[in-house]
Amino acid sequence: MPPSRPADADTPMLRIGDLAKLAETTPRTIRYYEEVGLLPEAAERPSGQHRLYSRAEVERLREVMRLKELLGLTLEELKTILAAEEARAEVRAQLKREDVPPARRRELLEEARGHIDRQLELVRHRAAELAKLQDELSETRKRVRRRIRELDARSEGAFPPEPPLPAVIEGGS
Amino acid sequence: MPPSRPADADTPMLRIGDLAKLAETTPRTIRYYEEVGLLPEAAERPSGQHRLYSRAEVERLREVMRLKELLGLTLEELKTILAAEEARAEVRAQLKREDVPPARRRELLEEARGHIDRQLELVRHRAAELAKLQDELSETRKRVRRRIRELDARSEGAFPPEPPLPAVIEGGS
DNA sequence: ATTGATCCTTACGTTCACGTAAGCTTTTGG
DNA sequence: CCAAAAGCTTACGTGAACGTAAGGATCAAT
Repeated sequence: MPPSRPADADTPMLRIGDLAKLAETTPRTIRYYEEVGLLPEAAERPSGQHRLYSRAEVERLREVMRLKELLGLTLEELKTILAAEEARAEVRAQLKREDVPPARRRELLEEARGHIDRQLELVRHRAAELAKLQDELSETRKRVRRRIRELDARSEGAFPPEPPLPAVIEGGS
Repeated sequence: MPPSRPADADTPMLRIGDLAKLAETTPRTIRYYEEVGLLPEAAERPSGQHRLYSRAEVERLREVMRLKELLGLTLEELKTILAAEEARAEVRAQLKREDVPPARRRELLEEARGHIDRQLELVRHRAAELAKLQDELSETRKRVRRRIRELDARSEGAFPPEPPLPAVIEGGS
């Protein structure tokens, strides 16, 4: 049976071990992330009680780990990025309500755009560098393959494209 | 004046501090890399004597750090990659000599190709993931910008694209 | 020969990002 | 209701990648 109910919805809540497995990490890591402020302290929990998470937290956590991996950020750096994402979520929430004056509305959107732009810049930069590296490697690869083909051409189908056995072939020289 | 000469060429050799600055790192890091086997022990140095490096070492070191950063590798992982690059350098050296039989020649080239392919795979994978992330961000950015434009359109040129002042505009409601 | 500046080795210290263990409480399946 | 499983807190341990300090040796220029 599901551990508990969110008191209002009907999606079965997850315990820290479940969340860990679904996000491919460990409970310790989750607690640690909470400790350093990367994850919000699971709502309304009288210290000592078990943490409960919603399904959405799985995605959130995976996203956090993805950013960490891909961008090689420290948890501290991640925190600032996530703070920005939090802010964007705030904005989305605010914007859903109808009673926001258009001026304020615009302000919020501009802010969100700022956050995204900064993050995008970071990602673009990194992506570009990686692309460069990839190109360089591809170039080298091409050159090597060309040399292999040239070699094969000179010795007229003496050996197949398989990894050559130590067999000796009556060749040039 | 240059610290010393390589005994045969005339490019002024670098001391560890110079190398560090040129590669934007610290002497400690260089010594550490040497210690763990990432960098070769600077040639023929009676322990106690100063390390001397050639200009080429600058590029090599920068490349090492670039790989570390971009791929987020541990020094241990880097070591295997660098070992492969070493091997490729070996191959290049061997291939320069004329007296290598074509069979052996081909073997060497295939080996090099293998190394490159493995590295390329790694880089490609990473690059793809980053590209995905970038796309997602770009999408979000588009959506936000669209919402801003829509907002601007509705309130007929009431405010410019500058960050809006807290001035109130006679708007909807 | 002397003197700063830089370098050497050795060794202990540090930060990050968790792992691991202990002792206890909460939760859950039966 | 009760035991086993999972979780909680607290705290100490760990590996990677260096930083920093001590005490002495080297090096380039004077």
